[in-house]
Amino acid sequence: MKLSTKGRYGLRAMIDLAIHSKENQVSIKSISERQEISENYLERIIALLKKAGYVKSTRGAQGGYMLTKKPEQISVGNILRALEGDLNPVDCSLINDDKVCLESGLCVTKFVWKRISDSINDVVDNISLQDLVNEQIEIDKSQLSR
Amino acid sequence: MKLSTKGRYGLRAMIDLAIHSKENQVSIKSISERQEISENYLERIIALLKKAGYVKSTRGAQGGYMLTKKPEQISVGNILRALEGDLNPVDCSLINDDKVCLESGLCVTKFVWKRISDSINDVVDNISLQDLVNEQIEIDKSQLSR
DNA sequence: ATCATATCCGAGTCATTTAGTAGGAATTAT
DNA sequence: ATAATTCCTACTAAATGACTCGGATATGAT
Repeated sequence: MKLSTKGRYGLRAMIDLAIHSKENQVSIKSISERQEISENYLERIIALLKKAGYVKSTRGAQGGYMLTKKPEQISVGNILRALEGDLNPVDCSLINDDKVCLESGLCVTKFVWKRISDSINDVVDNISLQDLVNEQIEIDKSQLSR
Repeated sequence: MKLSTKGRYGLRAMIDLAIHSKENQVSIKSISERQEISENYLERIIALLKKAGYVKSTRGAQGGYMLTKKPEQISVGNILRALEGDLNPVDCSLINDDKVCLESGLCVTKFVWKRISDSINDVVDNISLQDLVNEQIEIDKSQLSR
């Protein structure tokens, strides 16, 4: 019941992009340095985010990545689902369906999985990238004043 | 971000025990047959539940397993945590701590992980084994009347 | 006592997934 | 041209997940 590094690194990369790609393209290399994630691996992760439409790229020198939308318009749920797949605790095709599973014994547990799933999605869909950027700014402030 | 078979099978086994171990000991074999889970594997899973104190056993002929408490007193959270470990989406020692992570970049995401974690635990701690038994009874009824 | 029925328990296996690496092709600003 | 950059395919090592096996131990019934 854990997120993989894709989800964890990817969210950090997106926060990084939200902070640094306001005007300029941001290269993998610079994200990699700030976030201490290997360039190669980060590249793969950002490719997924690009494919999902949250990031756009420019190739060649001075190229790099930018967000396609404002950080307010991208939720943590968007990011995590792009990287991790659905956030359901089980693979059950009927989880969002009122049908009763064939095996009635399996069926009861479905209610549990659905409630877990709903609660996770509710949390991540109600945190925007901007919320995290704001948190980050607060943290940076409090670190400075010490 | 998935539960393993331990959690899924284990929850079904516990529901089975809640229904069938009211008077008699219930053998691995009989749970295995009803739930279609291999005896060997089920044995390992129930060992975990026993270790966690939710199940007790009697060895030898006519032996088997029983719940140690009433189904009302065992939550789905108790069961899942016994089988899966904590239900946090990341391994972060500071997740339940107000400390700031050393790497400030990592820290912001911690708020996300904590909120996910809290919401999952809130859901599973508020569903008791008895709730699921009741659901099961309802399902069985509606299946009968078709 | 013996035997069938159970749990207990350590070890081993096989497949899948995770978490990357490596290396080169394609693109573009300077 | 060249340096910087994304893009893309293939590969690998380690960890995890999902089991199986076989034998030891315990116990009620005959």
